[in-house]
Amino acid sequence: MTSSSPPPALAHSAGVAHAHKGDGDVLRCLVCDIRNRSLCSSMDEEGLAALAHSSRQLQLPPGTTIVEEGEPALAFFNVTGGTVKLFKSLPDGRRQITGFADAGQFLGLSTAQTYSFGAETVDNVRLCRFLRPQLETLLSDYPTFERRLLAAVTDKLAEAQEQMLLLGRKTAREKVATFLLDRMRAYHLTMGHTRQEVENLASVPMTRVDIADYLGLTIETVSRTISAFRRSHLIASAENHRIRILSVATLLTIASGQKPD
Amino acid sequence: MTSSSPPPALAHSAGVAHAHKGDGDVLRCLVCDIRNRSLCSSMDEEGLAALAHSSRQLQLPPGTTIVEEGEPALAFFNVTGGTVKLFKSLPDGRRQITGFADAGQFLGLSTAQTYSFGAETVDNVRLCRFLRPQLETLLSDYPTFERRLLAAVTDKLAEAQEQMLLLGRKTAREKVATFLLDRMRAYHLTMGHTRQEVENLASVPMTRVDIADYLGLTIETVSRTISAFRRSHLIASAENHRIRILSVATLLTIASGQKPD
DNA sequence: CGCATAGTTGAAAGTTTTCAAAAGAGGTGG
DNA sequence: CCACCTCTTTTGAAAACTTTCAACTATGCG
Repeated sequence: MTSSSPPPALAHSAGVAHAHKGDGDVLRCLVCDIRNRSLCSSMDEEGLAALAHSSRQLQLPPGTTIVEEGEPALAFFNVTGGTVKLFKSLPDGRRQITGFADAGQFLGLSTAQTYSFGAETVDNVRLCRFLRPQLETLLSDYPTFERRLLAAVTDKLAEAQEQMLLLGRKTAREKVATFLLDRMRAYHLTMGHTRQEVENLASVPMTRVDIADYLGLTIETVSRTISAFRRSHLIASAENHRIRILSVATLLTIASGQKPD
Repeated sequence: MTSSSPPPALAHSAGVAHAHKGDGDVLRCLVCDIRNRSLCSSMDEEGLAALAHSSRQLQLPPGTTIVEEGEPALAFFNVTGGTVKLFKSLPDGRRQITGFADAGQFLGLSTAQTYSFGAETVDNVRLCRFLRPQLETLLSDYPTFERRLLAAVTDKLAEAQEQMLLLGRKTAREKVATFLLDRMRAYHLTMGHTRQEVENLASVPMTRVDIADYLGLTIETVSRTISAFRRSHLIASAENHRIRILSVATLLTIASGQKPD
């Protein structure tokens, strides 16, 4: 709820306009440039064709609601481009962002009838949508795919535990340092190659509100902490919502709970 | 690290003494009283025999280390009795308990070579241990078991997200109220039948230190908050590390972020 | 060019933590 | 069976980190 445009309902409105029919191009998955970094890497050529048939590709603008808390859990998504935020809210509006899903990450898994979380695009997002029954079929037909999903969810759980440590036990300073390093890693991953120019850059497409809601802080504290890092020459601003990390080592020390200035 | 006895290394010492050979009694799983509430519910009779063959049953005293952060991830566990705490630590000793695994819950899943978390018994714990290769075999041989595990991990992830909301956005008061209600639900689940006498009782076998490390608070704040609830007659002490919840409705209101006293 | 939104900075307020000490609980041994 | 010791829990007061409230600056889009 931070973008200027009012969040459209779901893929039914904004997304479908750009949607490619699931059975339109069987090659879609075969030529997908991030498939090696996603669940789809578990598939052979036949499996990739099945994936293409089972899914629709959507292209969504910033601030679009993908999944609404409490709504029927009808679909599963694989992010192929951009960044999605996942969150949970309290009745009075307090919100916790539980994670950012960058390209190659999945979202929307649920054993309950309804989603227990919301999801919204941060920037321009491309994703593949699988309806529940189609996902179930894929899991049954392709054991390697199911095994890969199990591994992916297991990794997400480990990530969540790491975030719990951050939320429950780290100081504001430590939280922000951790966040910046995580964003640097995420950027390196989505860029694939760790090119010279990309090195030590962190992609931060989300607003201060989102960062605050992710770290369990207020926007003011986030802003102050980032300013302090900048003053200490630990980081510097870069073009296009990016931050250059000038001292990875120091930030690592801070993030892990040791004091250095 | 709350028990009086120094924590023994692992099953190798304390546990094995009480261990039952995996292939000792094929009936073990068949007669397990909590199997309907665990992963094992996905198994037919043949599968249950395979489970019994693949696992060892351990009986561990309070304060025993089950899994050590950073050690090779060699085994997977299913808790059949008692309560286990899972946690992550910072170098300076700060600790976050990421969850309590009661009877029927699993722990020890990892895609990495080493565990990214620690696990320790809270009280007397019974659990079934599966070595990695044996678990893999089970997953491959019994698709329903794998599907059930996927669902269980998915549920754990949803739980983790709920806990992130608590850690990042709830007040001390709201955190403790949520915790007490969760413990009441856990008690009802492990007791199976929601008998009259059991109603509104919460089982709290863990120390204040553990509660504090779970809620991202200090022991003093936890103690003060519980005392305040007691003074307000929202709760009352009961025998055997139990707490009687006198006003579930009020506690629910508080836990969900509304103000009531 | 100007309004609107996002981000920054300052000062006061507040919730939680830290420091300290007393009270309670559990276990051991005389 | 009670005394005693240790560990846990409770309670109080001061300190601290983060939040809240407020105002100002920067950035972006029509």
